[in-house]
Amino acid sequence: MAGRRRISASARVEVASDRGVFMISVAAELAEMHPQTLRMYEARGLIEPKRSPKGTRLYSQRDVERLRRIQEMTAQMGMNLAGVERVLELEEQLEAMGRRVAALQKRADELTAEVKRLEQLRRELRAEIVPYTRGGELVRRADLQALRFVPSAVGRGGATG
Amino acid sequence: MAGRRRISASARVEVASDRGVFMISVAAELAEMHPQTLRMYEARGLIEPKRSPKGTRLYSQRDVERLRRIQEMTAQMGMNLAGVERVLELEEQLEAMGRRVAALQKRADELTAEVKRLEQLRRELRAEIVPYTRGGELVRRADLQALRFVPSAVGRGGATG
DNA sequence: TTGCTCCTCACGTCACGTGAGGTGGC
DNA sequence: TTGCTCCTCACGTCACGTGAGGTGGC
Repeated sequence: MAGRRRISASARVEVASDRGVFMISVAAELAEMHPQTLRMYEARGLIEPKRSPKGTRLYSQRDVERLRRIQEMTAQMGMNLAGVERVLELEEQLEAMGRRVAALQKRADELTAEVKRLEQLRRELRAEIVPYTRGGELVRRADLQALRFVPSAVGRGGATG
Repeated sequence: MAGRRRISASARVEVASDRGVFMISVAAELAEMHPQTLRMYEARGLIEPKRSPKGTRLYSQRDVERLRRIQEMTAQMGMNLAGVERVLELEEQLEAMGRRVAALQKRADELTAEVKRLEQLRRELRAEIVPYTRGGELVRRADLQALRFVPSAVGRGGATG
């Protein structure tokens, strides 16, 4: 949305989504429900609005969204409240699982990249020691020590480091 | 279970879990439901038993299990059929997600092991080339080729491969 | 005073389960 | 014939939504 801070006809107030701000008549209208229905849902534990010091129910943005979801399940899908309760539970579990899948996927991707990097490093190292293996035999550490390699000998054969 | 093939009082018949074997009266008894209720569930699309050539419903093991799950949701949890339908859907999704999490977890474990293996290999390779770097300078590929290494020279210095 | 809030009680509606009633084939 | 199957129709119950009725504070 544009102009969140602009003073104009469309200026908006920023409110934390879990702060109780709507009294029951407003929340009911926003959720397209009867106020009495909201009281009933609360009695059944489906929703828990905050209360003002005087005891008036105060519904948050999040509460209203939940109410709309419940409204959808009851009015359009024809579910009863026992079902709504269970479905909300399962949907939460699904969301949590989704987050876990995303995290695992990310970790797998990172590990795959690391494997590729290490394999590339290894190829490069192997390229370095190719001349020794090409002669037909591997030269072991003990043999190399036994050689007592003299730097001046290199110069005789060709280029020097 | 013991003695699956033994001929005894507890001998059992092996049946594919999705093969229709129970007529409605038996399925209803197994699921603790009224036969008419089973017909109703079928009309609503909650369950689809096979049919015999004569048109008699034949419920599978899996069908009966599903019926028991439905029975649990309606009788004990008080859900209506719209809710049951949705919950069964969500539970299937959750199971699929669970399998996916398990697969990803396995892959991540395998990749972790591979990374460890490659890192170990690298450490070993590095140990191999220590004698050369110890001398104070690295020997480059071009220099090694220039050496024109003679195998017999190794024997003179010490152990031979 | 008006219009909101709070609450409890009660009624109408609708979904669901089950029984009745009538048919047909081992 | 008995007991199952198939089907449709109808009724009882119960959950849910909503309205009524009475209270209290801006």
